[in-house]
Amino acid sequence: MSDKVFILQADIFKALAHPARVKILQLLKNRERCVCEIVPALDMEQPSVSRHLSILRKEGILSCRKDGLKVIYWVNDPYVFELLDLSKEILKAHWEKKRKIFA
Amino acid sequence: MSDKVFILQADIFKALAHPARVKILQLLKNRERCVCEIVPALDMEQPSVSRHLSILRKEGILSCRKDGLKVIYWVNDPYVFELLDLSKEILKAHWEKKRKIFA
DNA sequence: AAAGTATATACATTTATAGCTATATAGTTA
DNA sequence: TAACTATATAGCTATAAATGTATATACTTT
Repeated sequence: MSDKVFILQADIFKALAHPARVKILQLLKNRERCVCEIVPALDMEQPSVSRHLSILRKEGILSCRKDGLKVIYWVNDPYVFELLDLSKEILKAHWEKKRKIFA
Repeated sequence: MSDKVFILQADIFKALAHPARVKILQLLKNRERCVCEIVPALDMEQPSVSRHLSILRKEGILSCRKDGLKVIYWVNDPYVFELLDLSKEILKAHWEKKRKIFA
């Protein structure tokens, strides 16, 4: 397989490699949301949230549209939620493994 | 959901967020391998490869054992391959989307 | 035990990320 | 059009990640 693919795959993982960005995606799981809803959910300043949104947008994971003064974001591709779910499964598997070691 | 979970999920994605580490996992898809097989496949110095292996090991994604002078690495949890496969699906979906725009 | 081999770690350097404050932009309302 | 609101960008600083060279460690062979 071409090394180019590894770079592109790594780019996707990079986009998800921050707790704030994971949380943003979680917030967008059931419905699109205005930035004004996302900012208060994330314990950081508005410009920082905006940067995280732009990272996810640049990677093609989110899209947005303007609605008056507000900007609405949503997840482009439901596959992303499968990535998030899988990462949780992996955590569970790790915990289970450790539990067995100490049991 | 607790923010702690987002941190742990992000940690997993961080571990995968480098082309060399994606490629290492790809190499370990079908069988365990000696470091001496992994190094020549990755266009970088042996100590750099060793660091990437240790990042994946620290995150619990890889395990290793010594076999004489050699060290054999393998993937702990097949879920990780599903993450890699999904990331490829996401790439395909992006390409397909762009293709349609220009069609 | 000395020399050799495979892998890991330490150190120094460079580059990339992330966060904050300040400011710009785009749209709205008075 | 002036003031206001929501969001994005710029500039700076601090922290983290990645890489290469040099060196240490662990094991093997002679």
